[in-house]
Amino acid sequence: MTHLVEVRENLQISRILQEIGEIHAIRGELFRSRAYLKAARNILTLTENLRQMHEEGKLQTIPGIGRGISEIIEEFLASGDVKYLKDLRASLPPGVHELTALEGIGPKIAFKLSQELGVESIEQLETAARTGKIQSLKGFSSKSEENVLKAIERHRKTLQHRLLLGQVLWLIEEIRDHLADCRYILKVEAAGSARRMCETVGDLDILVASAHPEKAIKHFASMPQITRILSKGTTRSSVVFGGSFQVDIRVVSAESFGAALQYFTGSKDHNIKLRTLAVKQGYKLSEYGLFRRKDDTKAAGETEESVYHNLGLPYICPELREDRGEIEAAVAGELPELISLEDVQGDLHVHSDWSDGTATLREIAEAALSLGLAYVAICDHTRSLGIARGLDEERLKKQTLEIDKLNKGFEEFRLLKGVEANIMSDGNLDISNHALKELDLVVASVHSGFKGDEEKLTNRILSAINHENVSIIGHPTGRLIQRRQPLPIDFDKVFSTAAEQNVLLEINAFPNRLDLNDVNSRAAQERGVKMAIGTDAHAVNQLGYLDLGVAVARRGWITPKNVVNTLDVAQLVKQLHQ
DNA sequence: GCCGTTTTCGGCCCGACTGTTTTCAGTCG
Repeated sequence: MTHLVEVRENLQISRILQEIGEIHAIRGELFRSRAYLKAARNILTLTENLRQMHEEGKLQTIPGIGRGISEIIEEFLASGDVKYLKDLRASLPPGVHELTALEGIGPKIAFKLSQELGVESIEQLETAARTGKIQSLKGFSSKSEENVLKAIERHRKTLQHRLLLGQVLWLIEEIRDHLADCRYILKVEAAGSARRMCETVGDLDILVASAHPEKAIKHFASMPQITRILSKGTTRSSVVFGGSFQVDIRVVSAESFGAALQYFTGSKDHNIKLRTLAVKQGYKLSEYGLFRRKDDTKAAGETEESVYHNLGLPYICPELREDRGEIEAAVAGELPELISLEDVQGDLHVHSDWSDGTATLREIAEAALSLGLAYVAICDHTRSLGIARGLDEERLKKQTLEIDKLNKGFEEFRLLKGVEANIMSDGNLDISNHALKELDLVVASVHSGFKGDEEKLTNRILSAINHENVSIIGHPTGRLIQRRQPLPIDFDKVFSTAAEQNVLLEINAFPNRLDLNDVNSRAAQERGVKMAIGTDAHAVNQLGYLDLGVAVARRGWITPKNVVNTLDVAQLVKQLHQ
């Protein structure tokens, strides 16, 4: 059994539990449904594989997995099939499950459409709506028909239109700039998955404090980038930017801003757990505030801090709010001290115009200085990446001389001499050891040959880790968000070898990489692996991606001491040559 | 179906919006 198959098994099992949960929701078994959906989500964030955990008898140590669900997992692992799911599927009329994927269509309506119109798929529903069959049903109108068609249209679009976090952060800045001009708006914060710094964002929630909600909404809706207004009420509005990306704005009073921000930031699972905790303490928590149940008086709400503190908790930062143990850690006073952008002294992966970057070495240094960085590692591609004008030994030597010369002109800044060497399919690097020995650091990355099996790909990474001159493994899984799946590598072996060899794993901060991701970097830290953040910038304005790398690290519970970018240049060079 | 410093049984977050509801059910986040 290869690791690749096992990783796929985790995904398959998660999907099975997801489907069981969705069917239970349709059947009205809401609590049971939630239990399955939660187990499905938790499995998605595992770095261990379920088959191995099953063999070690550890399935029920996963939160949300008890006797019933572990039996389903075991059945799947043994037979590749789950009879319970088959029976559940058969218990629903065909198409009902599919229809509930549409916005505004839940179980009740899906059943009705299925029973009375015989609709068995989204396509058939579209036909029924277009031919006026839906409005003939009792309780439906032409308005319902329009809404169904809109929901179908949006369903087809949203399958592809999640934006990368980096793109969303720029959009938030544009919106902030625009809202800053409105004197009725007191505060603006992006909430939702964008505030939690999730790697992609499906729609953006903007929260505004104002005593004049209608004026605030009117001002927002006047943004020229808005291509469609979906709804515009007195305290909220939904609009579309650039033809496909939905932004919701909500206006609340300044007194409730903190509670509303807490609520709209989520995640859903975090909020449910927090509200349950509130109930146990005799409170009721909603987007309006924290209220004492006995007399309905308000205990907190103006700030998020006040909400957490009144529940006896330290402030939990948005990046941690995924119900991955943060509330339990907060209760125990064991929240990690997270790395922040201020801790980061330099960027450990930047390309110049010596390969496929656009900026000169001097331009990079000047841009980094203006960002307050103390060092930047120049890591251009090596020769096998012909398309990127990769360096050979001779040009690399020339580049290092140039860097030495430039460094003499800086007092509190240094360009580090590095390279991003290519890990070839046999695990060797495409540049000689004697050239690498002269450098401050060597990033080694896979750029081709993604198709191999797990054993071969893992061995490729392992031989790079074991290479005498390699300091950092660049974008370790090679994934491109929404474009290319991660390499099927055996993290267990990669983590233990990296820790043993003192080789760093990169948190690549380029917006469509974010690799290692949050879950993997957390697992790496637990295994004693240290990490390096690199923007992989190919232009000076991309040095700003450092904040995305920090965001991944924070979501991964990473502390400053496990990221070498927090070291000053002298400590860093020493660490790299250990 | 899961889970436990109220509980191994009996809970499981909370409120807004939408439509055609004339006092509320369904859906959503």
